Amino acid sequence: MARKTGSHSDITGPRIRAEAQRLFARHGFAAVSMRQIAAAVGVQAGALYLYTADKESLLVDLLKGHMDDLLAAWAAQPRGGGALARLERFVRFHIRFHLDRAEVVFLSYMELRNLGPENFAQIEALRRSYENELEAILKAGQAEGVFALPDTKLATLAIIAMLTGVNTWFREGGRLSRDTVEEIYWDMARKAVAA
Amino acid sequence: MARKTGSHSDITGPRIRAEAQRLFARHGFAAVSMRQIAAAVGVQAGALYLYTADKESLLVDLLKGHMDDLLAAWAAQPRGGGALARLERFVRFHIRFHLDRAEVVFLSYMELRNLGPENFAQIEALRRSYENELEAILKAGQAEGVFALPDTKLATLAIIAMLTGVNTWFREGGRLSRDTVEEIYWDMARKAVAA
DNA sequence: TTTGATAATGAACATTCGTTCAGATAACTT
DNA sequence: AAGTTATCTGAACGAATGTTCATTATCAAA
Repeated sequence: MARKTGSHSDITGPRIRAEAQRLFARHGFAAVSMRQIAAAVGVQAGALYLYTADKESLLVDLLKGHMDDLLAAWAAQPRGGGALARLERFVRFHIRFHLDRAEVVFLSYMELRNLGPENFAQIEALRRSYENELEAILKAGQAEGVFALPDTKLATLAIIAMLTGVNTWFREGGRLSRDTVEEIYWDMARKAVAA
Repeated sequence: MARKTGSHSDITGPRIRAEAQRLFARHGFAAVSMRQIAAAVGVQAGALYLYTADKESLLVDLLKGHMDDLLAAWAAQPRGGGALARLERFVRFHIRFHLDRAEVVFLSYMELRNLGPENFAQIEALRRSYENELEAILKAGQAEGVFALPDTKLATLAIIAMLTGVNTWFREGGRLSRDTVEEIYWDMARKAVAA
């Protein structure tokens, strides 16, 4: 046997990335073998190398793709209004976007250390530019007098950590709906930065 | 060669745990081999099995030991006062304790999935009992009327996520001292739960 | 229908992995 | 000083690792 009936790179490529994401998130990058990914896709290990240079590239593609999606989705959000309205948009957007992508979010926080220095720096820069979006809002609110913060950078990191923390406990169909969670976290975030 | 001069299980045992903690935190549990740990200690791989049943036990010991330390240290803190004073103690304690143990904290958040189900459940129970300490404070404050929270469980998780987030960016000798960080986070936490 | 590009196999590669164990040496006990 | 116990070595085990490659089957174009 060689090429399979109905096989197509437009299909196999995305499936490899999807299965890799799932397995990396579940067991960790180092704990997952190329053969496991191949088996999940329904293919032999050698075939993976038609789609990725090596194992690390597979991870880098997932992480970089995620950060690009995040920044693009945020850029597509409405932009006007005062600092308070913009902060509310950010909080709700962050929770929604991250809950929708629990697997790759998990990866982004856990597997950065498996990257080479150059890849690491690249992802880190993307993350910093996302953080800067929130910090700009906090600075604006500070200037408007609606926020009172001793340190906007720290507040940025504190809020993002708090919001991303939702991913560690939220379960679909649990006690609380996404909307309720959004509401409660927005309430806390608003008060935490309030003047 | 066999037994080394000056060798003692009181020395080698702790050193193995220390090096394992360092390496696991730096590269991830699955990415570190028993031979790497042994080399860091200055011993052959086989010698590790005088001190641990297998690789997973090494991880479990670190994680369980950390949670025990955490709960014991919190239990040793002063206990009286109103909810606000108790919350302040919790916030400052949490930041200090976690900053002092960055490596094992990192491990505790990253490597739970490398545990078997029974070990996982055990660690998870310890963590939940730590969370309950904070939730009790929030409930008391709610009853006193000094806190206003739609959901004390969510607020518990949100605050812990925010506080533990310090570990992801704090660097000794950086722009801010530990005391300043403690101060700023206490300010935000206080406001976030305020009535 | 023939032909060339595409997609996959499956075997092989040198390493490395966690773990075991008989044998050797140092430290402690008497 | 002799005997016992504690500590470690070094080699070995089979299994699994990431990656390469000659070969083959299918698809798309002529």
